[in-house]
Amino acid sequence: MNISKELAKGSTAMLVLSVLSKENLYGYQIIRTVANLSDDVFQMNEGTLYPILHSLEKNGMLESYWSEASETVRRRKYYRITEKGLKELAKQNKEWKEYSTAVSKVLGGAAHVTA
Amino acid sequence: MNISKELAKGSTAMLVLSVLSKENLYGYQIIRTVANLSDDVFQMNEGTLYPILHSLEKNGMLESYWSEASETVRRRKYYRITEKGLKELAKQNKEWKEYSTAVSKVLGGAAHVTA
DNA sequence: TATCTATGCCTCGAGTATCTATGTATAATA
DNA sequence: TATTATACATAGATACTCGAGGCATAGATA
Repeated sequence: MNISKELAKGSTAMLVLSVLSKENLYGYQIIRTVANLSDDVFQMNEGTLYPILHSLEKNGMLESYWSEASETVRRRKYYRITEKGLKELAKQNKEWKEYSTAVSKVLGGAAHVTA
Repeated sequence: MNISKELAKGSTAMLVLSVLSKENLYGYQIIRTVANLSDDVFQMNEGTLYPILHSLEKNGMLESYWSEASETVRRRKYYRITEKGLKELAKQNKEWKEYSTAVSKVLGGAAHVTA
């Protein structure tokens, strides 16, 4: 991460599940995808991502499979979201909405919406 | 806290600074004010708040003073935000906007705005 | 040729934030 | 009398992320 570090805690797994809900990706690619989508606001460290991926797989949210290496492309470990993972994503998405709405209210109206 | 716990990490100090930027409050009152403003989404524990208040005071963001006890009201420790605290609040406010905007983008558009 | 950068997987110790539990004390309520 | 609300505070446990490091290969650069 980069921005304010502590702010991002707790949302990283949701971001990972979110990008995997659109397509199967491998670890390194997840980092770049999240960075691109967020205009480089989120720059995840590998030391952050890999433990999260392992944890999500262990808990049945993700499944992984290795791609075959070719002459130009080495082996990559792809992740696929499961039904359980999709449900978890929906739940976290809902919590995120509640949370961000609540923060806006405390900050005084639609503070983070304007400007 | 209550909601998703981990999501709230990093934003608590900002919420405290925010309510104190409007009026001076004592600890117990801060908990109730934040709960009210957020429609009970944020239910801070005392064990969370007091260390944050001490830390913010130590870092010059807040100043404190004791109210005199009367027959009906006991002593309360009030907190007042400093100039430095106001600047810090503005900074964190900006970071919050960047962060929440980035999350929305990764989640796929204005996910947390709609519905 | 040697070194650096990018890719791609991984682990571990440290730091930080919050939680739960606990402690102290008083006043009001059931 | 016992519980709840008020009001301050600390301490140990837990959870998430970071920074640093390790391993390996390919391509670019010096």
